[in-house]
Amino acid sequence: MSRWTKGLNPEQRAAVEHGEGPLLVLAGAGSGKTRVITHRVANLMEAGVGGEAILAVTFTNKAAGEMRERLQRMVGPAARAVTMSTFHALGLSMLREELGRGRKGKGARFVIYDTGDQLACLRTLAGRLRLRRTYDLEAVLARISAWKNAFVEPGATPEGDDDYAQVAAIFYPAYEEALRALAAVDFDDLVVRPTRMLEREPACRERWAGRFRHVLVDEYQDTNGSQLRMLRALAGGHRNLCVVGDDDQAIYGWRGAEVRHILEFERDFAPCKVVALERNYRSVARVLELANAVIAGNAARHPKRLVPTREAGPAVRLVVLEDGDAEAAWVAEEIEARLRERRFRPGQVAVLYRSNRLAQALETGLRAQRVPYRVLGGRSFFDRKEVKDLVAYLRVCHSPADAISLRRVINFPPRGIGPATVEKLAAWAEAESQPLFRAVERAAEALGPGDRALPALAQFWGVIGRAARRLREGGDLLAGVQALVEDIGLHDEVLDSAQSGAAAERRWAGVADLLAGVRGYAARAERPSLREFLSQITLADLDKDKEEEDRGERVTLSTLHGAKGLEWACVFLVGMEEGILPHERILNPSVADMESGDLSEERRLCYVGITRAKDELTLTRAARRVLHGKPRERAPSRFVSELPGTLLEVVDRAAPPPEADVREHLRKIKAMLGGPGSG
DNA sequence: GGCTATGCTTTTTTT
DNA sequence: AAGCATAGCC
Repeated sequence: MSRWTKGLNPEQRAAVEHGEGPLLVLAGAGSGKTRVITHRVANLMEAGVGGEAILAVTFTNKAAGEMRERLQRMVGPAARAVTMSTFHALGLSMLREELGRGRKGKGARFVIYDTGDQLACLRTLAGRLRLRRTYDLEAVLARISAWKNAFVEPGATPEGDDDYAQVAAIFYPAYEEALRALAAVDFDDLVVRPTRMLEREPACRERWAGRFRHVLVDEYQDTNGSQLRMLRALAGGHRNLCVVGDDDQAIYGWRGAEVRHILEFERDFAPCKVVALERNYRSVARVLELANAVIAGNAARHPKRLVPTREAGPAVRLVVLEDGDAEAAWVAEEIEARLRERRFRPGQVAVLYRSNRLAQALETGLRAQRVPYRVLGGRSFFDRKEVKDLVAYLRVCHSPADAISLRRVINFPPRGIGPATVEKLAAWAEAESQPLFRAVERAAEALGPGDRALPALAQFWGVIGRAARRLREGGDLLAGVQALVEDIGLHDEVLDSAQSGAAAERRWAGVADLLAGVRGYAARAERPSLREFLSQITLADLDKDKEEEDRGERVTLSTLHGAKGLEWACVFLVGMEEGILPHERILNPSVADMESGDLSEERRLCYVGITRAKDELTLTRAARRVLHGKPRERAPSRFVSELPGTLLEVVDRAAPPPEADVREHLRKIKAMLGGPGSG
């Protein structure tokens, strides 16, 4: 028995000790999944497999980081040689390296478009295709993404689908062409394009498949079609592919993940060793009972139960509060009491919710109780306008061909270059078959020598030129960015454009955070470059540095998606209502939605939330909640109302609804006291 | 042609 | 509550 199999149960040990060939680990929640992966890697290394020959793929940077840390604790610095990465980050390095092989590595100069950039791109295309404003571009984008991940070429989209698919079929070729012209790749490209190269170019396949002698995949139930093909291309030769997952925790169907990948792995990679981990080491028995009961409501699944190894624990509570604010306030008070009584440290507590919008009220409640917290995930940071604007400047400096970013900043801060001028520039560029930035460069030619916008354009292009020079390889990245911020007068712009002092402060904090991110990156990176920084901020969390700092000192707020793979001693699962969990959009799918709602995925989401709790679990719901502006009576989530009463201890703290005239009276009093929210 | 204010809508989850 | 589109104003 090797040192890495001591203390494991027989199934875990079998998975860790398995040698060559396909391995499927069906790992129930809390069954020691990450442990199996890290121990397996350590065991392989002890058996003489070099760290550089091992690839471990996860879905989030958080998971990758956590895994690396655990491995480091086990094998020390040798862990650094192991590639631990997300599919997207792996695809990015493959793309950079492969495209960099071309003459002078020119092809490797590209930017990564996130969803917002993709939509901006579609919006400009809509104008050009004369399809303006008629279509839900997000729905179009969803179709295009699905096609890309299924390797459907732009000209070969299936006919006879719904209206949205027909519109998307028009957009798709134009979109792909646009990305090429913009020197941009989207998230899907990061997996699809390297996979295509692996499949088509034997030399490329040799380089990468030969490099990784063992491939391990976490959360396999969340792989989509292109990711599976990438794995096939990488591990199809030696077949040393170990996948770990749980069909009950498949929660990414909406972005193309297919549960059947894990259900069919045995057949896909036969002959294949299968190990099932059902013993749960995480949660007290009462939590597991609830989890088992909730997930049993799903028909299509590997029937299995989590087997408890711990004591019964306290009863799981379902607490009913009056409204959303009362719910948040009550949760915050409960948490504060637990911290005060030293029953938990902040880092052991989490509040989980279905959608990000529930976070605001909770933040308010926790602030009121002076409970330190962090909000996990939520792309919110990069969605902040001032951050996006600054990043767009940096992108234009790095790659002037990025016309989406160029359009974003050409008149920011406002300098008198309006839509009409931009369209003239675009028309000239189109006619001359030149990128948009050439039109800016040669504005006199594009607009005519007397145009009013010429000075502004010259000034703008001067700013970009200066910044680009400062930000070139080898320069001081932080100083360069600071000088750019200075040059565009971002500080004044943020101050002037904000409605209030507080808003200005918040906005400037966004810029400051980005600068801190640059500083952190420059300190961390071996060879800091603008290109690498831009890639990282699109793919990863900038808050990483901040998180490391105070690990364990803060209560976590997270969506259910963001919470997967994590655990806390004390968990609050809020918003247990029809319309929130399960989500409205699943119950009443709109025409733009690709497939009719998948209720089973919502149930799995609920299951994921429940199984995050180790010692104590509380579910809450509000009897009324303000949604779409108006307060509405809320029905309890079917996931709890259909359960036998023995599994939950129901606590009703909601007052009966006030009569309409009383409510009106209250509203008037509140208005007199200075409006709602002033309390 | 460009900017600003007002009125209007709008809400899933993430790489 | 915030973001977006439209309309009106400079």
